Amino acid sequence: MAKDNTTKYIILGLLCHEAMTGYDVKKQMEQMISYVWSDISFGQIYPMLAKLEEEGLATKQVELNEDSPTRKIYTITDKGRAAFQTWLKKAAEKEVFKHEGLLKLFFGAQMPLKENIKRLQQIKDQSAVQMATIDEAVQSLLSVVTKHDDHLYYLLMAMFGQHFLRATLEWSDEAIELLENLQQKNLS
Amino acid sequence: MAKDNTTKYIILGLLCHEAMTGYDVKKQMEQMISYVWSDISFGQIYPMLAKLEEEGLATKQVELNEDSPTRKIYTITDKGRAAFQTWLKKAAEKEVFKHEGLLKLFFGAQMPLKENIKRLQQIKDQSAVQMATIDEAVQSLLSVVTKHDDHLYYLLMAMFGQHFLRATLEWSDEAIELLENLQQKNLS
DNA sequence: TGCCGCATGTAACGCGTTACATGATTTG
DNA sequence: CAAATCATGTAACGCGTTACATGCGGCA
Repeated sequence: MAKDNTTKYIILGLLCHEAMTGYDVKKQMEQMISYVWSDISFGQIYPMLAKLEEEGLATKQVELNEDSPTRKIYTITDKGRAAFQTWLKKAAEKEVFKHEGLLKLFFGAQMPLKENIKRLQQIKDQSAVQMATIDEAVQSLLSVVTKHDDHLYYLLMAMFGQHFLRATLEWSDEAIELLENLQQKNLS
Repeated sequence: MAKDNTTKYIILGLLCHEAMTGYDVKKQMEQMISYVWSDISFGQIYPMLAKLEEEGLATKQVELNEDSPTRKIYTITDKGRAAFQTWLKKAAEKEVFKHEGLLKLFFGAQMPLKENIKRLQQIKDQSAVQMATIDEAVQSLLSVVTKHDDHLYYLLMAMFGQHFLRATLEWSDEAIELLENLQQKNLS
């Protein structure tokens, strides 16, 4: 297995579409990829861009501006595209899921029932907020996709986000009900 | 926020329930916690147990066996319980989701449609297999929970897994349909 | 005036995996 | 006979975050 270095391929993948700065990479990730791959930080992005240049997978153009900050725009090379393609064709392996809220709930036997219900409510509320945002994104993407489908896969990711959040909402409802029934029993 | 060291608290949380070895910790995690927190490796567990002892959060008993391997059983101390409680009460923050299969699909515009459908099919099949396992777990837990509810929160985690897998299955169906329609259009 | 967005980066640290090393017993 | 399970650990490495450091322009 060894080094996959997913960060590297995410950046290359974004650069395939258009040349951009490290700052842009971050924004694009947050907007489109965060549904299926948690954000990466600047502390990863900037060193990786430098490394890509070093390895000949991307080239850098420095744009000096008087008013706005200097932008360093990275463009993917043929070698970079080839490396990305190689990665893309390989079978996927890595899958990580870590949810601290749910984890704490797992240890719920050591907390008052009331606290667990509160925690579930928080998870539910948070998911509802995220859902609203994602619904908007999906709506606007749907109208765009019918015209030209370059955003199709972006739409697919947002749809995954929707399904995931819906699942979380439904589960938290069930869980809250279950715990509330238990609370009734304990009181009686 | 600095050091949360979730691994530490997962181990302490398990030790709260009963004394166990590093090997046991791993098994318990795989069985019950992996739905909401990806597995941690022995390379994390053993050094952490040593650290817990050093910090006075757990004590170690060495069990020498003639036939079976030596077991080092760790028992949580009062100090350990206190540390765990402090962590448990705090609000949750960390949330990580990384799915390489979905990520590669995001870059699907750079792959033949057929390959993307195949990848989706793989995700779907894999989820179906996992679903079967989880369904069994939920069934057996349901029968146990009605008698005594120490496994209630374990059941809740498994139920979360069910919801998540169901969402993935539904999404992949939709996505496959969407891509297959596109394929028809391209051919005509 | 203070915060947000744009824009770049580094250094220290902590988190986590993988590979290595060992060896008995049980199950297919 | 081979593989899995039980059982322990270490060392090297890579992944990733956080805090720090800098600075302008626009908006409330």
